[in-house]
Amino acid sequence: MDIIGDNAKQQLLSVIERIENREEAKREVQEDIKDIYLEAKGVGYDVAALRSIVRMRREDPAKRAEREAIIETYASAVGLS
Amino acid sequence: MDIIGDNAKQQLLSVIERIENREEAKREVQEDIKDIYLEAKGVGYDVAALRSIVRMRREDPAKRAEREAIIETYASAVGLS
Amino acid sequence: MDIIGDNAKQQLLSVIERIENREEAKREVQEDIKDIYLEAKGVGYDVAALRSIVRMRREDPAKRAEREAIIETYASAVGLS
Amino acid sequence: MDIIGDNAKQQLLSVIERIENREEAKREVQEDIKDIYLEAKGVGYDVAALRSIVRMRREDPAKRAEREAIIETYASAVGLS
DNA sequence: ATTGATCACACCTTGC
DNA sequence: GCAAGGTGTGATCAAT
Repeated sequence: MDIIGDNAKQQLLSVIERIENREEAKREVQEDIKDIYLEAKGVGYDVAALRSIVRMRREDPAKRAEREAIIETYASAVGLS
Repeated sequence: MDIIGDNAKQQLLSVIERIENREEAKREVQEDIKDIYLEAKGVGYDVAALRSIVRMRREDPAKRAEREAIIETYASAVGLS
Repeated sequence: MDIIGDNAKQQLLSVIERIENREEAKREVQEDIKDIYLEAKGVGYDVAALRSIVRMRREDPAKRAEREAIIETYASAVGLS
Repeated sequence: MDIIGDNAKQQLLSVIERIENREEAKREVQEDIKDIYLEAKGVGYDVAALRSIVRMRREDPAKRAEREAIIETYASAVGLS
C-alpha cells in the first residue's frame, strides 16, 4: 500500500478533474470573446477602444464619475488636458 | 443627426452586448473553479499544490521532462537541491 | 568529475549573482516608489488617481488624444457619458 | 483662481516627479536584468531555467521543501512522475 | 490573526 | 523574432 490510499487518490482525482472540466469551459468562453473582438476588428472597430467601453460599462457609474472627477482635478493641476 | 447613425449605434451595441454576455458566462465559470478549490481546501487540500498539479497536467510531458532536466542540471551546479 | 565542470559552475554562479544583485536594486527602487505613494496618501492624495496621472504622463500625448477620441465616440453611441 | 491653488499644484507636481524619477531608475534596472538574461542566452543558457533557479534561491529552503513534498505527494497519487 | 480584495509582476501567447 | 497584450500568480493592504 502506498502513502495514500485508493480512496484518497480517487477523491483527489475527482477534485482535479472537476477543475479541469471547468477550465476547459473557461477556455471555450475566452475563445468566444476573442472571436467576437476579432470579428469586430474585421468590420473596422478599434479593439482597444471596445475593451475600454466594456470595462466602463462594468463599473458602477457613481464610482466611475467620482474617480474620473479626481483624476480630472489632478490632470488639470499638472496641465494634462 | 449625430456623428454616427442609428444603424451604427445598434451594430456597436450588438457587439458590446455579445461580449458582455460571454463575459458573464466567464465570470460564472471562474466562480465555479474558485468554489471547487475552496471546497477542496475545506477538506484539507493544499490549494497552491493543487494548482501546481493542474498546471503540470496541462503541460506536454516531454516538454516538462526536458525543462525539469535543465533546471536540475543548473540546480546541482549551484548547490540547490 | 561532475556533469558540468568547475569553470561552468563558476560561470553560472556569476550570471546568477549578477542578476540577484540587480534584483536587489530593483526591490529597493520599488520600495521607494511604494513609500512615495504611501506618503502622498498620508497627506490626502488618492493613490489610484495618482497612478492614473503618472500613467497618462508616460503616454505619448498624440496617441492618448487619438485613443480617447475613439473611446468617446463609442461611449456617446452607447450612452456612456 | 482655479479649483486648487498654486501651492497645491506644486505639491502635486513634486509628488509626481519624485515617482517618475524612481520609475525611470526602475526601468533602467529592469533593462539591466533583461540584458544579463539575453547575454546568458547568447552563450547558451536556457533563460526560463535560469529564472527558475533565481526564483528558487529567493525562496526560504524550508518552505520550498515543504511545498515540493506536498506537490510530490499529490503528483504520485495521480500518476504524475 | 485570518481572510478577502486589490494590485503589480512575470509569464506566455498572439500579432506584426 | 520581437513587441505588446492578456492572463495567472504572488504580494500587499484593509477589514473583521
